[in-house]
Amino acid sequence: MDNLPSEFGKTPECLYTMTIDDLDARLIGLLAAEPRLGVLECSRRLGVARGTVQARLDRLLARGVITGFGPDVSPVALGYTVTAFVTLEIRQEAGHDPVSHGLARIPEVLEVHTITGGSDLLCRVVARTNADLQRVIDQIVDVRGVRRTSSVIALDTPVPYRVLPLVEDVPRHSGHQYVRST
Amino acid sequence: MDNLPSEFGKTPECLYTMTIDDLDARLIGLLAAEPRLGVLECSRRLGVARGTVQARLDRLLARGVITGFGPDVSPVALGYTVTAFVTLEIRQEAGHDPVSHGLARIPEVLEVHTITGGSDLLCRVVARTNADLQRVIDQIVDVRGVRRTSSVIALDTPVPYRVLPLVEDVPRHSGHQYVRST
DNA sequence: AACTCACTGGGCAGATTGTCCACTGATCCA
DNA sequence: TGGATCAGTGGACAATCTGCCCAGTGAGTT
Repeated sequence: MDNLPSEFGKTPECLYTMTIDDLDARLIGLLAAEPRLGVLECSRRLGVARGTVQARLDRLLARGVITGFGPDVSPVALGYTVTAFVTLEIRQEAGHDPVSHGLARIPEVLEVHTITGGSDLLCRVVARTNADLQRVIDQIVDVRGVRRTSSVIALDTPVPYRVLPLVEDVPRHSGHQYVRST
Repeated sequence: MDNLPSEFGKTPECLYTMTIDDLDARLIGLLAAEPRLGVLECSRRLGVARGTVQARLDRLLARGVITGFGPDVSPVALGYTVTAFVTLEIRQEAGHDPVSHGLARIPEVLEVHTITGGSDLLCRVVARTNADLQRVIDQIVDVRGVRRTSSVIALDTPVPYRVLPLVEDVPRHSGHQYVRST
């Protein structure tokens, strides 16, 4: 509906290699919906030749658009029902790296970002209970270089992590449409 | 090495169904490392019978420990190189739900949580450029019920999202060890 | 002692994979 | 305009894997 965002195309990365076909998007969507689907079955559902699907998949993997088909593990199902976002302030002298490494050694730390703004690091952590969260946070504070932390607990997740809408959006913006030739 | 955390076992959920075997953990790890691996190959690598792997997988899927094998898509590879965390304050009268629904309609919003603390919602968004991020944030602000937003940009991601350390940690804590019988 | 559960090792038909091939259109360029 | 290149088609092949069945064994429970 809306015209292309004016910034579109200003970054070289998104012009050349980083673009996706409508067929690519449909393929990804299909695989997302029914993950352990074979190449042959995909080709049938998409109405294209098997070789095409195979080639597309190879290309998507080679370009890094699809990074893998890892099993998606639910921390909740493992008993880690509490999710929190912890922002850290660190002692700048030490630098980010040693702190990140320290955090990486804590299994409950699922993700770490360096960020702009008042804090230095943002990490997502899980725990079995609120009390258990305290234990995890204590471990975080114990990491050398961490000065102080501040946590917010995620009460609910109305929109769980997803990429599909994005995938389906790209071909639209790029004007790429796959047309079956025969 | 360390004794069980004192809180462990206080939550009923983590006692009964929510536990994982050492074999389960190795299976998940194996699949994570080489995702499109067949059941047969897994059984070979793990040194167990094919039926066992098949049964374990079915069980992990049925219990929701493994939620799927979706293709992992990299937003960066699609040109969305900017990641930001946006916290929202909403007009409480409206409630969270309508806002979440509004946010869900924006493809660049990858994830939404309701949170404790000064703000009401936390969401992860991506954009093609910093300027493009402004466009996305504008869309967020336009969602009915959103009062104000505050964003931090993720400069780097020293620890990308991962669950494996957690998976490998569970059997240790539960004292479950898989021992091959024959 | 009987039972249940999980795992083993084997066998089977049918489907899928990886990998070839020749052929067709579309696009690009000298 | 002719030639080259690229992506896709449709078909073929042997090798492999899948889903499903079975009987037997060991461990833990009741």
